[in-house]
Amino acid sequence: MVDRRNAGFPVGGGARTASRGGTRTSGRSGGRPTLEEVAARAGVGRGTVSRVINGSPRVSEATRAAVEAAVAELGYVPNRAARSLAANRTDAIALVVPEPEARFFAEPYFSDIVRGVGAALADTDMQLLLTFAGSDRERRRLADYLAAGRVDGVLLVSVHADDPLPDLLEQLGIPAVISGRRSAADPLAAVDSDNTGGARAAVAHLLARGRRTIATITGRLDVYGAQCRLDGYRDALAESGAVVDERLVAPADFTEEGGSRAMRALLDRCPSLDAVFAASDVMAAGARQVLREAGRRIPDDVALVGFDDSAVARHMDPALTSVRQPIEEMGRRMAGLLLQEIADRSGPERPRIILPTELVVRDSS
Amino acid sequence: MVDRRNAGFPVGGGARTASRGGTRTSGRSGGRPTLEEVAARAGVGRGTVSRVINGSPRVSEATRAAVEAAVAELGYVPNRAARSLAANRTDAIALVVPEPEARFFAEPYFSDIVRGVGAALADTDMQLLLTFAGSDRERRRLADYLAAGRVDGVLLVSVHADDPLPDLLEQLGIPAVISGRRSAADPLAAVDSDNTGGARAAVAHLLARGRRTIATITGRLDVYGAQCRLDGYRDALAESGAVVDERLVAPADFTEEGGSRAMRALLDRCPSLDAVFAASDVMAAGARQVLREAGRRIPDDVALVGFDDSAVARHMDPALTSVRQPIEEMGRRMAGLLLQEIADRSGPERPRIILPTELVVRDSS
DNA sequence: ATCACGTATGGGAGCGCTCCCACCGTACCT
DNA sequence: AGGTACGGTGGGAGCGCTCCCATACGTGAT
Repeated sequence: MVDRRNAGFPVGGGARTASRGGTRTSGRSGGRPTLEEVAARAGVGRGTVSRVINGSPRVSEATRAAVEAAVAELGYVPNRAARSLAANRTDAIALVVPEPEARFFAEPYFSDIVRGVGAALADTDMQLLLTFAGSDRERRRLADYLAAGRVDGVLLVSVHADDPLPDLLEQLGIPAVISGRRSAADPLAAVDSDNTGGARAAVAHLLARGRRTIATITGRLDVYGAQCRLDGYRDALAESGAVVDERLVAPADFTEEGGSRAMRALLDRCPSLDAVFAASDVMAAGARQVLREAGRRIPDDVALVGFDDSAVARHMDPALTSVRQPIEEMGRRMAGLLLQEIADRSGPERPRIILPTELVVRDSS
Repeated sequence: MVDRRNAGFPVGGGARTASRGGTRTSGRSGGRPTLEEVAARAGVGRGTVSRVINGSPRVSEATRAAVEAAVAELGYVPNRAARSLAANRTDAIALVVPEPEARFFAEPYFSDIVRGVGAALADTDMQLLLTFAGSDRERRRLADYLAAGRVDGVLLVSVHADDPLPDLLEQLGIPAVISGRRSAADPLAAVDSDNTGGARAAVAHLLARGRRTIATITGRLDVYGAQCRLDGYRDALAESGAVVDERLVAPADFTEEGGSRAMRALLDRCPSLDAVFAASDVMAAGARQVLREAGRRIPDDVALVGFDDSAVARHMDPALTSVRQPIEEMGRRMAGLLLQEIADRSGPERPRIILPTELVVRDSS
């Protein structure tokens, strides 16, 4: 339903901008060409041009060619505002980041998502709006914004368990796709990576390397993904026949500082641990620092595995073994799902996509 | 077509629910309220409501109050598309980043700019579109995009000397504000930091510390800012009555590697130097490396000062004295200038704002 | 030839706003 | 009193599209 692209039109040459300060009453022919002008040029009606532009099949080949020629000659580009107004849609979707701006820029996760989404939208006429909803004030604005119908759909990432946004979206009937669900039962379409499987693979790897006392540093457990990673850790241990010692589980919050704190607690409670699975690379970095200070060598004394396979992992010394999530792909899939849902807002069918993760083994384990 | 990443900053209004899937032929009252409905409710004409919404002064207090009440009761929010169409504007501006996406997310410079711009736009109805123009393909798209009049104005950052974008903008007559001009003679409104003053302060500081043989490593001199920093270096020396020994000036290119090379040349030509002012932190990092290898202690043997006050500076060992630029403030001012220029595209007046820099003294000097 | 049907096409009727012009009343002049 | 101004107001005329209903023109069946 989104439209097709036309070839670029020369900028330096003919393109004159809409009369800087000219009166609206001033004659035609000044500004950008309109549908009507294309129609006249092609010798057809307005409706037909519209059909061609929007890729309707009910146009004869000859007519289509004539229109396309006229479009190219005139350098016609549809007027977004007019289209939105007439069609009652905005051709824009929002990527909602329920975090303060600072974190958005700090975490590579978001930039990968943006890249993926951007790729999926690249040859679409859809605009991507980035909205931060870190503070209460921002969230209130966002709610108004959504209610005002300023976007055709919403992409939601990194949602906390107590976040009412998904419900609001559902209630407003705005198409939405979520990544990082609050639970397995979220009402929205979702794209996730296989957190459980990734964590299981990481821990299995540690076991295979002969580690016996494997601790874990978890993310905020009100984040579904963090919970899954913890489940994966438990699963792997259970599968190996080991009993999980709860003292080996240290909750943290996905920050480096939190990782350090958790590591200190772990070292305190179980000085004999010989491996740590951190639920994020950033937390692993915090843990590494503490291990260093405690004189533990990595990986000789303690093996360390992270999650995310971010730049942090590659640049750590020693390079960090980590679970890679196909984040860019997730962004792409989210956008695809959303586009589809916008085009056809039919049933209450809520697709769930789970993308596989991959363990990237490096020097730290 | 062009990728438009956008940071949207929604504006508040009363929240009202959207009607999903109502036929356009279906009766009124279903969807969001329109201007007309507000007018009816307030017992005034459409024009008057429009005037109130847009803050026109030619409305009586009583009428304004009545309209505002109606707006609140109905939860009216103007329809963006309709407004754009009628007013022939888009209420969107683009922040053009002539870099690949990756660099955008990597450099704190950009996030600070975005934060500043966002702040300035926060209680405006203006949307911020982020566009990357790293590749040739992207730039061509951008040109089409701009020519198609999809934004009311453009914010341009980090422009290279041979970049034709400013000229294109000027030619298209699109309001634009640039930061990091190509030269003092750029056609556009500009916001810059006081590169000259910052450099002068850095060198004066070195002089005050008793350093006598102060060298400098410059950035690419085809970048206006780099030239300014060199001027500042010269000024400070001249003010102190010293004669600038041209052998103490080593040109580089803003890279770490370039900084190293320049430092080597400097050491070679003037082994007796006791201080170095590098025109960027990154180059200072390169210089530091070479000084280390040459057995010079910092700051005991050679004092080192950088420029940018980036993370590099804070994390260097020893922590680098550097010149801080008020980047967020620059973003804010850029947005302000652009808004102003869009509102009143009158004269060819091109304001230039130069923001003060600040020397942050740390251990390296 | 006549009818029925399907396909391609033209163009009217808006979408919800801004602009602008005509108009009203009142205040202030002569 | 009549004239002139001007602040305040209502509403027509679009902005450039999409929708959808007519219409025109096939085609094959009757």
